Amino acid sequence: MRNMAKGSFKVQVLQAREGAIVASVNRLLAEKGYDAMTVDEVAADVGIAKASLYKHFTSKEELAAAAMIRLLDHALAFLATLEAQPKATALERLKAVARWTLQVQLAGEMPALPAQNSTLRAALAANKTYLDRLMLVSDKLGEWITAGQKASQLNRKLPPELILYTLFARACDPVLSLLKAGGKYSDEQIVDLLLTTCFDGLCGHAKLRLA
Amino acid sequence: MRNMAKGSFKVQVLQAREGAIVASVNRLLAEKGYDAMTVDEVAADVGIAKASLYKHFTSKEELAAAAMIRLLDHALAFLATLEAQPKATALERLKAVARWTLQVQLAGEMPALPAQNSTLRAALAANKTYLDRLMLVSDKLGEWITAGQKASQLNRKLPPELILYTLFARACDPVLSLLKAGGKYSDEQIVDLLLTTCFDGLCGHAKLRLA
DNA sequence: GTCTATAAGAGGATAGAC
DNA sequence: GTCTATCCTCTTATAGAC
Repeated sequence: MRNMAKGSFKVQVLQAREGAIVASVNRLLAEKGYDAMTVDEVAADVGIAKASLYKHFTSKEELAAAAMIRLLDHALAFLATLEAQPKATALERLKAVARWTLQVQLAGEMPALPAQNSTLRAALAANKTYLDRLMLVSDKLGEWITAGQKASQLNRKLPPELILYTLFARACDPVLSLLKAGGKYSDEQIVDLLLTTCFDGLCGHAKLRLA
Repeated sequence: MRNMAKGSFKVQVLQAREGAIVASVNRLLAEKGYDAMTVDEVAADVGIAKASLYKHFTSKEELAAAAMIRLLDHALAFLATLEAQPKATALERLKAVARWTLQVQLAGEMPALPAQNSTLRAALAANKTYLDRLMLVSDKLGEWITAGQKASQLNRKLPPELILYTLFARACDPVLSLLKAGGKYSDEQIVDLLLTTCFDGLCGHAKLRLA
């Protein structure tokens, strides 16, 4: 019956080190993207040898998967806080999720994975922990989406998957970085502008925060 | 006065070969993305030796830039056909542009460049031909955007750059490939759905083509 | 300008001592 | 499990003959 409960001190040290590794990976993925991130950089950033990294994670793909799991866990924690507010409507919750996603991106903490890398996609598709977290997030958002459509807060003619994908896509919206690079708007304004275009469209007569 | 007019037969052959190269690059960029595309593949696809490629284009970055210029030229040609229709409103033209962009993507002909590759960005920023074409497209779209806002066809509260960027972003919309992978909708339905979410938002009460 | 052959280097992954 | 040192593959780019 070894390592009962939370495990020995030694185990906790190891888990803390893994947490530091994943945090570094997350930051580097947000900064440079998956392809430009090298395992050497990760090791240097954490302050350990590359060979030691490979004792914790067996490949670069697994490092990326760990970062994604970390992100999804943070998302799940945020979804839980939203669900704890019984007065909020489905639409308000979905907008809050989109806002959170954009803020993570603005903070430089959104890991960027290439959509076309097939080996990476295969590794993620084979990672049960990742798939599990992804399904938890998708299911919760799916509930709110159908609720929002029933209440006519969301366009009832749109397939729910489309709405789900559109919300997920806010995590890699290139418009955010372009507006940010322009330097004309504050972070809060950028978030409001993108939320407006997402939920009300380019034609919509939404009032933003001004009017 | 050598090479007058369109040049000799020899020059035309060379230009045709360069066209074939750029077409291959465009297809490979659309299929695998910039990082996964190798110069060896391009050479094999065109059917010439890699060293010959480097006689036409001095680097992989220049290959990508040539593909982008080709794309922008196609876009400019399409914009010209739109401008030849005097009855069309600004909004109709912008929707037609967005539709064209999505159709290029669906046809597997949209080159995919990583937003974060700094050396590639530098090469593009130093390419005057590319910048010239990009500015021509941006200026024309900018005209229509401001016209659409004056006519209240577009939300007047949105900064014009935001609208421009949002239209550009349709060229790499991940929602399209997700819907396509789902297999539940025809290409035309996918285009209509994405146009609706883009211009009318997730909340909008647009009728799509059904109602 | 086209080819074959190769340089030059980056980067993922591992061997083996401790 | 951590380290140093190394392997090995892939990829960009070029040399030099024709």
